[in-house]
Amino acid sequence: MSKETRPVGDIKSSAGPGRPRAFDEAEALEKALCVFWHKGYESASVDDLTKAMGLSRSSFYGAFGNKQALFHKALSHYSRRGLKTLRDVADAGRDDPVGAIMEALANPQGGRDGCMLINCLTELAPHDDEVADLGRHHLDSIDEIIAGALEPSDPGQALDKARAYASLAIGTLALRKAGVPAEQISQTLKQARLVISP
Amino acid sequence: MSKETRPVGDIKSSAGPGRPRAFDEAEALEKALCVFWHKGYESASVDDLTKAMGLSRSSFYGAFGNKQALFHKALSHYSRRGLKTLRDVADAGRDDPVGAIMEALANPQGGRDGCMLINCLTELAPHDDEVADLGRHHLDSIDEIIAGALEPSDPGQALDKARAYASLAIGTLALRKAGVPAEQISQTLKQARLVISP
DNA sequence: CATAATTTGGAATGGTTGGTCCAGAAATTC
DNA sequence: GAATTTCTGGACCAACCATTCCAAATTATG
Repeated sequence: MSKETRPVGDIKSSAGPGRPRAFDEAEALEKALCVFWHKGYESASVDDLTKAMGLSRSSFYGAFGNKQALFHKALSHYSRRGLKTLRDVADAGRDDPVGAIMEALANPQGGRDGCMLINCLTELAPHDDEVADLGRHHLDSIDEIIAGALEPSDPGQALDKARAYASLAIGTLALRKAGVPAEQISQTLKQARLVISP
Repeated sequence: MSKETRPVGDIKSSAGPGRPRAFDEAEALEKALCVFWHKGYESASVDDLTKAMGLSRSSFYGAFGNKQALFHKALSHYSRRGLKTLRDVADAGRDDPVGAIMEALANPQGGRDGCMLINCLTELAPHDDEVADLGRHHLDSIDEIIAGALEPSDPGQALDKARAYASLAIGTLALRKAGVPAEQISQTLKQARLVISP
Protein backbone atom coordinates (compact mmCIF):
# COMPACT_ATOMS: atom_id res chain seq x y z
CA MET A 1 0.00 0.00 0.00
CA SER A 2 1.56 3.23 -1.07
CA LYS A 3 -1.17 4.94 0.91
CA GLU A 4 0.98 4.96 4.02
CA THR A 5 1.95 8.50 4.79
CA ARG A 6 5.35 9.53 5.93
CA PRO A 7 5.58 9.75 9.70
CA VAL A 8 4.33 13.13 10.76
CA GLY A 9 7.04 15.70 11.16
CA ASP A 10 9.41 13.81 8.94
CA ILE A 11 11.10 16.44 6.91
CA LYS A 12 11.63 15.74 3.26
CA SER A 13 15.18 14.53 3.44
CA SER A 14 16.45 14.15 -0.09
CA ALA A 15 15.37 15.36 -3.49
CA GLY A 16 13.43 12.54 -5.06
CA PRO A 17 10.91 12.80 -7.82
CA GLY A 18 7.87 14.94 -7.25
CA ARG A 19 7.04 18.53 -6.71
CA PRO A 20 9.19 20.23 -4.12
CA ARG A 21 7.79 22.24 -1.24
CA ALA A 22 6.96 25.79 -2.18
CA PHE A 23 7.36 27.23 1.32
CA ASP A 24 10.12 27.35 3.88
CA GLU A 25 9.22 25.17 6.81
CA ALA A 26 11.25 27.08 9.35
CA GLU A 27 9.74 30.32 8.19
CA ALA A 28 6.23 28.92 8.45
CA LEU A 29 6.98 27.62 11.93
CA GLU A 30 8.10 31.07 12.92
CA LYS A 31 4.84 32.59 11.74
CA ALA A 32 2.86 29.97 13.62
CA LEU A 33 4.91 30.71 16.70
CA CYS A 34 3.86 34.35 16.54
CA VAL A 35 0.20 33.43 16.33
CA PHE A 36 0.41 31.06 19.30
CA TRP A 37 2.39 33.62 21.20
CA HIS A 38 -0.16 36.33 20.61
CA LYS A 39 -3.39 34.37 20.95
CA GLY A 40 -2.52 31.31 22.99
CA TYR A 41 -3.15 27.73 22.01
CA GLU A 42 -6.91 27.39 22.19
CA SER A 43 -7.70 30.75 20.69
CA ALA A 44 -5.43 30.25 17.72
CA SER A 45 -7.58 28.61 15.08
CA VAL A 46 -6.18 26.59 12.24
CA ASP A 47 -7.57 29.31 10.02
CA ASP A 48 -5.54 31.93 11.85
CA LEU A 49 -2.48 29.77 11.55
CA THR A 50 -2.70 28.87 7.89
CA LYS A 51 -3.47 32.45 6.99
CA ALA A 52 -0.44 33.74 8.89
CA MET A 53 1.78 30.98 7.60
CA GLY A 54 0.62 31.57 4.05
CA LEU A 55 -0.22 28.01 3.22
CA SER A 56 -3.26 25.94 2.47
CA ARG A 57 -4.95 23.59 4.85
CA SER A 58 -3.59 20.59 2.98
CA SER A 59 -0.04 21.83 3.12
CA PHE A 60 -0.51 22.66 6.75
CA TYR A 61 -1.60 19.17 7.73
CA GLY A 62 0.80 17.57 5.32
CA ALA A 63 3.79 19.35 6.76
CA PHE A 64 2.99 19.52 10.45
CA GLY A 65 0.51 16.77 11.19
CA ASN A 66 -1.99 18.75 13.17
CA LYS A 67 -2.43 21.80 15.31
CA GLN A 68 -1.13 20.21 18.47
CA ALA A 69 1.99 18.78 16.87
CA LEU A 70 2.76 22.12 15.28
CA PHE A 71 2.29 23.78 18.61
CA HIS A 72 4.65 21.46 20.44
CA LYS A 73 7.23 21.97 17.73
CA ALA A 74 6.87 25.73 17.91
CA LEU A 75 7.05 25.82 21.66
CA SER A 76 10.11 23.63 21.79
CA HIS A 77 11.76 25.82 19.19
CA TYR A 78 10.86 28.88 21.22
CA SER A 79 12.40 27.40 24.34
CA ARG A 80 15.63 26.47 22.64
CA ARG A 81 16.01 29.86 21.06
CA GLY A 82 15.08 31.72 24.22
CA LEU A 83 17.65 29.91 26.32
CA LYS A 84 20.30 30.57 23.72
CA THR A 85 19.48 34.25 23.75
CA LEU A 86 19.63 34.30 27.51
CA ARG A 87 23.06 32.70 27.56
CA ASP A 88 24.24 35.27 25.08
CA VAL A 89 22.90 38.06 27.25
CA ALA A 90 24.64 36.59 30.27
CA ASP A 91 27.91 36.48 28.38
CA ALA A 92 27.54 39.98 27.01
CA GLY A 93 26.65 41.66 30.30
CA ARG A 94 30.12 41.38 31.78
CA ASP A 95 29.75 44.01 34.49
CA ASP A 96 26.33 42.95 35.77
CA PRO A 97 25.31 39.67 34.15
CA VAL A 98 22.48 39.02 36.61
CA GLY A 99 20.98 42.43 35.99
CA ALA A 100 21.23 41.87 32.26
CA ILE A 101 19.50 38.52 32.53
CA MET A 102 16.74 39.94 34.69
CA GLU A 103 16.19 42.76 32.26
CA ALA A 104 16.01 40.34 29.35
CA LEU A 105 13.56 38.08 31.16
CA ALA A 106 11.32 40.95 32.16
CA ASN A 107 11.32 42.44 28.68
CA PRO A 108 10.60 39.56 26.35
CA GLN A 109 10.42 40.01 22.63
CA GLY A 110 6.66 39.62 22.81
CA GLY A 111 6.18 42.91 24.60
CA ARG A 112 2.85 42.89 26.32
CA ASP A 113 2.25 39.36 25.06
CA GLY A 114 4.90 38.32 27.52
CA CYS A 115 6.89 35.12 27.41
CA MET A 116 5.23 32.52 25.26
CA LEU A 117 6.45 29.69 27.41
CA ILE A 118 5.03 31.15 30.59
CA ASN A 119 1.79 31.86 28.79
CA CYS A 120 1.51 28.29 27.61
CA LEU A 121 2.50 26.96 30.98
CA THR A 122 -0.35 28.88 32.51
CA GLU A 123 -2.83 27.82 29.91
CA LEU A 124 -1.90 24.19 29.37
CA ALA A 125 0.50 22.74 31.89
CA PRO A 126 -2.09 21.36 34.31
CA HIS A 127 -3.67 19.37 31.48
CA ASP A 128 -0.71 18.67 29.22
CA ASP A 129 2.23 16.78 30.65
CA GLU A 130 4.42 17.44 27.65
CA VAL A 131 4.05 21.17 28.11
CA ALA A 132 4.64 20.85 31.84
CA ASP A 133 7.82 18.86 31.25
CA LEU A 134 9.11 21.31 28.71
CA GLY A 135 8.28 24.18 31.02
CA ARG A 136 10.05 22.62 33.96
CA HIS A 137 13.13 22.02 31.87
CA HIS A 138 13.04 25.59 30.58
CA LEU A 139 12.74 27.05 34.05
CA ASP A 140 15.49 24.79 35.37
CA SER A 141 17.75 25.97 32.59
CA ILE A 142 17.05 29.59 33.41
CA ASP A 143 17.97 28.85 37.01
CA GLU A 144 21.25 27.37 35.92
CA ILE A 145 22.08 30.33 33.75
CA ILE A 146 21.44 32.75 36.57
CA ALA A 147 23.34 30.60 39.04
CA GLY A 148 26.26 30.61 36.66
CA ALA A 149 26.14 34.38 36.57
CA LEU A 150 25.91 34.64 40.33
CA GLU A 151 28.70 32.26 41.23
CA PRO A 152 30.75 31.31 38.20
CA SER A 153 33.03 29.20 40.35
CA ASP A 154 30.33 27.22 42.15
CA PRO A 155 26.94 27.55 40.43
CA GLY A 156 25.41 24.68 42.39
CA GLN A 157 25.62 26.63 45.58
CA ALA A 158 23.79 29.61 44.16
CA LEU A 159 20.87 27.63 42.82
CA ASP A 160 18.39 28.62 45.50
CA LYS A 161 19.15 32.26 45.00
CA ALA A 162 18.95 31.83 41.25
CA ARG A 163 15.52 30.27 41.53
CA ALA A 164 14.30 33.26 43.49
CA TYR A 165 15.75 35.67 40.94
CA ALA A 166 14.09 33.79 38.11
CA SER A 167 10.75 33.81 39.89
CA LEU A 168 11.08 37.50 40.49
CA ALA A 169 11.66 38.25 36.83
CA ILE A 170 8.88 35.94 35.70
CA GLY A 171 6.50 37.47 38.17
CA THR A 172 6.95 40.88 36.63
CA LEU A 173 5.49 39.52 33.41
CA ALA A 174 2.10 39.58 35.10
CA LEU A 175 2.54 43.28 35.70
CA ARG A 176 3.32 43.80 32.06
CA LYS A 177 0.20 41.89 31.05
CA ALA A 178 -1.83 44.10 33.32
CA GLY A 179 -0.56 47.12 31.48
CA VAL A 180 2.04 48.44 33.89
CA PRO A 181 4.53 50.40 31.79
CA ALA A 182 7.81 48.62 31.09
CA GLU A 183 9.78 51.52 32.50
CA GLN A 184 8.24 51.20 35.92
CA ILE A 185 8.83 47.47 35.96
CA SER A 186 12.48 47.89 35.10
CA GLN A 187 12.77 50.44 37.85
CA THR A 188 11.38 48.08 40.46
CA LEU A 189 13.52 45.27 39.21
CA LYS A 190 16.68 47.31 39.13
CA GLN A 191 16.39 48.28 42.75
CA ALA A 192 15.67 44.82 44.01
CA ARG A 193 18.51 42.62 45.12
CA LEU A 194 18.03 39.27 46.74
CA VAL A 195 19.62 37.95 49.85
CA ILE A 196 19.54 34.34 50.90
CA SER A 197 19.17 34.00 54.63
CA PRO A 198 21.21 31.19 56.12
CA MET B 1 -43.91 46.32 25.93
CA SER B 2 -43.46 43.98 28.84
CA LYS B 3 -40.90 42.20 26.69
CA GLU B 4 -38.14 44.40 28.04
CA THR B 5 -35.92 42.25 30.17
CA ARG B 6 -34.43 43.35 33.40
CA PRO B 7 -30.93 44.75 32.99
CA VAL B 8 -28.52 41.84 33.04
CA GLY B 9 -27.10 41.14 36.44
CA ASP B 10 -29.92 42.88 38.18
CA ILE B 11 -30.65 40.71 41.12
CA LYS B 12 -34.26 40.11 41.95
CA SER B 13 -34.66 42.72 44.60
CA SER B 14 -38.04 42.24 46.17
CA ALA B 15 -40.58 39.48 46.27
CA GLY B 16 -43.16 40.32 43.68
CA PRO B 17 -45.54 37.94 42.06
CA GLY B 18 -44.07 35.06 40.10
CA ARG B 19 -42.04 31.99 40.74
CA PRO B 20 -38.95 32.62 42.85
CA ARG B 21 -35.53 31.42 41.90
CA ALA B 22 -34.84 27.81 42.76
CA PHE B 23 -31.07 28.17 43.03
CA ASP B 24 -28.74 30.27 45.07
CA GLU B 25 -27.04 32.79 42.83
CA ALA B 26 -23.93 33.16 44.98
CA GLU B 27 -23.57 29.41 45.14
CA ALA B 28 -23.89 29.08 41.38
CA LEU B 29 -21.34 31.83 40.89
CA GLU B 30 -18.96 29.95 43.13
CA LYS B 31 -19.30 26.81 41.03
CA ALA B 32 -18.73 28.78 37.86
CA LEU B 33 -15.67 30.32 39.43
CA CYS B 34 -14.22 26.87 40.00
CA VAL B 35 -14.74 25.91 36.37
CA PHE B 36 -13.11 29.09 35.07
CA TRP B 37 -10.32 28.66 37.56
CA HIS B 38 -9.62 25.13 36.48
CA LYS B 39 -10.12 25.39 32.73
CA GLY B 40 -9.61 29.05 31.90
CA TYR B 41 -12.06 31.26 30.06
CA GLU B 42 -11.98 29.93 26.52
CA SER B 43 -11.87 26.29 27.44
CA ALA B 44 -14.79 26.54 29.81
CA SER B 45 -17.84 25.86 27.67
CA VAL B 46 -21.31 26.98 28.60
CA ASP B 47 -22.10 23.30 28.86
CA ASP B 48 -19.34 22.80 31.41
CA LEU B 49 -20.59 25.77 33.34
CA THR B 50 -24.29 24.95 33.42
CA LYS B 51 -23.52 21.37 34.37
CA ALA B 52 -21.30 22.42 37.25
CA MET B 53 -23.69 25.12 38.37
CA GLY B 54 -26.60 22.72 38.21
CA LEU B 55 -28.91 24.88 36.17
CA SER B 56 -30.44 24.90 32.74
CA ARG B 57 -29.25 26.98 29.85
CA SER B 58 -32.25 29.24 30.14
CA SER B 59 -31.69 29.89 33.82
CA PHE B 60 -28.05 30.45 33.09
CA TYR B 61 -28.64 33.15 30.52
CA GLY B 62 -31.56 34.56 32.45
CA ALA B 63 -29.54 35.02 35.58
CA PHE B 64 -26.13 35.99 34.27
CA GLY B 65 -26.62 37.41 30.79
CA ASN B 66 -23.92 35.49 29.01
CA LYS B 67 -20.66 33.69 29.48
CA GLN B 68 -18.54 36.80 29.45
CA ALA B 69 -20.66 38.69 31.96
CA LEU B 70 -20.65 35.71 34.28
CA PHE B 71 -16.92 35.50 33.94
CA HIS B 72 -16.33 39.14 34.79
CA LYS B 73 -18.59 38.79 37.80
CA ALA B 74 -16.80 35.65 38.96
CA LEU B 75 -13.37 37.16 38.49
CA SER B 76 -14.27 40.33 40.31
CA HIS B 77 -15.70 38.27 43.16
CA TYR B 78 -12.53 36.23 43.24
CA SER B 79 -10.38 39.32 43.45
CA ARG B 80 -12.38 40.83 46.28
CA ARG B 81 -12.34 37.64 48.29
CA GLY B 82 -8.65 36.98 47.64
CA LEU B 83 -7.61 40.41 48.83
CA LYS B 84 -9.70 40.04 51.95
CA THR B 85 -8.06 36.70 52.70
CA LEU B 86 -4.66 38.24 52.17
CA ARG B 87 -5.38 41.06 54.59
CA ASP B 88 -6.50 38.52 57.15
CA VAL B 89 -3.30 36.56 56.66
CA ALA B 90 -1.27 39.70 57.11
CA ASP B 91 -3.07 40.49 60.34
CA ALA B 92 -2.76 36.96 61.65
CA GLY B 93 0.94 36.54 60.95
CA ARG B 94 2.10 38.89 63.66
CA ASP B 95 5.68 37.71 63.92
CA ASP B 96 6.44 37.55 60.19
CA PRO B 97 3.56 39.07 58.24
CA VAL B 98 5.53 39.34 55.02
CA GLY B 99 6.50 35.70 55.15
CA ALA B 100 2.90 34.76 55.82
CA ILE B 101 1.70 36.80 52.87
CA MET B 102 4.31 35.31 50.57
CA GLU B 103 3.39 31.82 51.63
CA ALA B 104 -0.29 32.54 51.03
CA LEU B 105 0.39 33.99 47.58
CA ALA B 106 2.58 31.11 46.55
CA ASN B 107 0.11 28.51 47.76
CA PRO B 108 -3.23 29.59 46.39
CA GLN B 109 -6.37 27.65 47.08
CA GLY B 110 -6.34 26.37 43.54
CA GLY B 111 -3.27 24.22 44.11
CA ARG B 112 -1.71 23.46 40.78
CA ASP B 113 -4.37 25.53 39.06
CA GLY B 114 -2.63 28.51 40.57
CA CYS B 115 -4.16 31.92 41.10
CA MET B 116 -7.20 32.43 38.93
CA LEU B 117 -6.52 36.10 38.50
CA ILE B 118 -3.00 35.56 37.25
CA ASN B 119 -4.25 32.84 34.94
CA CYS B 120 -6.87 35.12 33.47
CA LEU B 121 -4.44 37.98 33.22
CA THR B 122 -2.16 35.78 31.17
CA GLU B 123 -4.92 34.49 28.98
CA LEU B 124 -7.01 37.60 28.43
CA ALA B 125 -5.44 40.86 29.55
CA PRO B 126 -3.84 41.80 26.23
CA HIS B 127 -7.23 41.55 24.53
CA ASP B 128 -9.62 42.51 27.31
CA ASP B 129 -9.19 45.90 28.94
CA GLU B 130 -11.65 45.13 31.69
CA VAL B 131 -9.57 42.16 32.79
CA ALA B 132 -6.39 44.17 32.53
CA ASP B 133 -7.83 46.93 34.69
CA LEU B 134 -9.08 44.51 37.28
CA GLY B 135 -5.72 42.77 37.27
CA ARG B 136 -3.81 45.99 37.71
CA HIS B 137 -6.00 46.99 40.60
CA HIS B 138 -5.60 43.57 42.19
CA LEU B 139 -1.83 43.65 41.90
CA ASP B 140 -1.69 47.19 43.22
CA SER B 141 -3.72 46.14 46.22
CA ILE B 142 -1.37 43.25 46.91
CA ASP B 143 1.52 45.69 46.79
CA GLU B 144 -0.17 47.89 49.34
CA ILE B 145 -0.85 45.01 51.67
CA ILE B 146 2.77 43.91 51.56
CA ALA B 147 4.00 47.46 51.95
CA GLY B 148 1.82 47.80 55.02
CA ALA B 149 3.38 44.67 56.44
CA LEU B 150 6.89 45.87 55.66
CA GLU B 151 6.59 49.38 57.02
CA PRO B 152 3.41 49.85 59.02
CA SER B 153 4.41 53.39 59.83
CA ASP B 154 5.18 54.51 56.29
CA PRO B 155 3.85 52.07 53.71
CA GLY B 156 4.37 54.46 50.83
CA GLN B 157 8.10 54.28 51.23
CA ALA B 158 8.17 50.49 51.04
CA LEU B 159 6.14 50.27 47.87
CA ASP B 160 9.02 49.44 45.56
CA LYS B 161 10.17 46.66 47.78
CA ALA B 162 6.61 45.41 48.12
CA ARG B 163 6.24 45.29 44.35
CA ALA B 164 9.32 43.14 44.12
CA TYR B 165 8.07 40.82 46.83
CA ALA B 166 4.73 40.45 45.11
CA SER B 167 6.39 39.68 41.79
CA LEU B 168 8.55 37.10 43.46
CA ALA B 169 5.58 35.29 44.93
CA ILE B 170 3.61 35.47 41.71
CA GLY B 171 6.55 34.18 39.74
CA THR B 172 6.64 31.02 41.79
CA LEU B 173 3.17 30.20 40.51
CA ALA B 174 4.77 29.35 37.20
CA LEU B 175 6.94 26.80 38.95
CA ARG B 176 3.89 25.27 40.51
CA LYS B 177 2.20 24.99 37.14
CA ALA B 178 5.25 23.26 35.76
CA GLY B 179 4.91 20.64 38.45
CA VAL B 180 7.61 21.72 40.87
CA PRO B 181 6.56 20.38 44.29
CA ALA B 182 5.09 22.96 46.64
CA GLU B 183 7.60 22.07 49.32
CA GLN B 184 10.54 23.04 47.21
CA ILE B 185 8.93 26.30 46.24
CA SER B 186 8.26 27.21 49.84
CA GLN B 187 11.85 26.40 50.64
CA THR B 188 13.19 28.73 47.97
CA LEU B 189 10.76 31.41 48.99
CA LYS B 190 11.55 31.14 52.66
CA GLN B 191 15.24 31.66 52.13
CA ALA B 192 14.87 34.65 49.89
CA ARG B 193 14.83 38.12 51.35
CA LEU B 194 14.80 41.24 49.31
CA VAL B 195 17.00 44.24 49.64
CA ILE B 196 16.36 47.51 47.93
CA SER B 197 19.55 49.14 46.81
CA PRO B 198 19.58 52.91 47.24
C1' DC C 1 7.68 13.27 -23.35
C1' DA C 2 5.88 9.95 -19.96
C1' DT C 3 5.73 8.59 -15.38
C1' DA C 4 5.68 9.18 -10.62
C1' DA C 5 5.62 11.86 -6.64
C1' DT C 6 3.91 15.51 -4.05
C1' DT C 7 1.78 19.99 -3.51
C1' DT C 8 -2.12 22.84 -4.06
C1' DG C 9 -6.80 25.12 -3.25
C1' DG C 10 -11.14 24.29 -1.97
C1' DA C 11 -15.09 21.56 -0.86
C1' DA C 12 -17.08 18.59 2.52
C1' DT C 13 -16.94 16.25 7.20
C1' DG C 14 -19.00 15.70 11.76
C1' DG C 15 -18.77 17.78 16.06
C1' DT C 16 -18.89 21.73 19.27
C1' DT C 17 -19.53 26.41 20.23
C1' DG C 18 -22.29 30.45 22.40
C1' DG C 19 -26.79 31.97 22.27
C1' DT C 20 -32.05 32.03 21.35
C1' DC C 21 -36.71 30.42 21.65
C1' DC C 22 -40.77 28.28 23.16
C1' DA C 23 -44.32 25.57 25.49
C1' DG C 24 -45.40 24.17 29.85
C1' DA C 25 -44.69 23.81 34.91
C1' DA C 26 -44.51 26.18 39.28
C1' DA C 27 -45.09 29.63 42.63
C1' DT C 28 -46.40 34.06 44.07
C1' DT C 29 -50.12 37.80 44.93
C1' DC C 30 -54.67 39.19 45.14
C1' DG D 1 -58.88 29.81 42.82
C1' DA D 2 -57.65 33.07 39.06
C1' DA D 3 -54.28 35.91 37.19
C1' DT D 4 -49.69 36.95 36.67
C1' DT D 5 -45.01 36.36 36.69
C1' DT D 6 -40.98 33.74 36.37
C1' DC D 7 -38.57 29.60 36.11
C1' DT D 8 -37.44 25.16 33.59
C1' DG D 9 -35.89 21.73 30.21
C1' DG D 10 -35.02 20.85 25.69
C1' DA D 11 -35.22 21.81 20.85
C1' DC D 12 -33.12 24.76 17.75
C1' DC D 13 -29.77 27.90 15.29
C1' DA D 14 -26.00 29.74 12.74
C1' DA D 15 -21.17 30.08 13.19
C1' DC D 16 -16.98 28.06 13.95
C1' DC D 17 -13.93 24.23 15.11
C1' DA D 18 -10.09 20.75 13.63
C1' DT D 19 -9.63 17.48 10.28
C1' DT D 20 -10.18 14.71 5.91
C1' DC D 21 -10.62 14.15 1.16
C1' DC D 22 -10.19 14.94 -3.73
C1' DA D 23 -9.27 16.49 -8.33
C1' DA D 24 -6.16 19.41 -10.57
C1' DA D 25 -1.71 21.52 -10.96
C1' DT D 26 3.20 21.30 -10.69
C1' DT D 27 7.77 19.48 -10.96
C1' DA D 28 11.23 16.15 -10.41
C1' DT D 29 13.30 11.93 -12.54
C1' DG D 30 14.20 8.64 -16.28
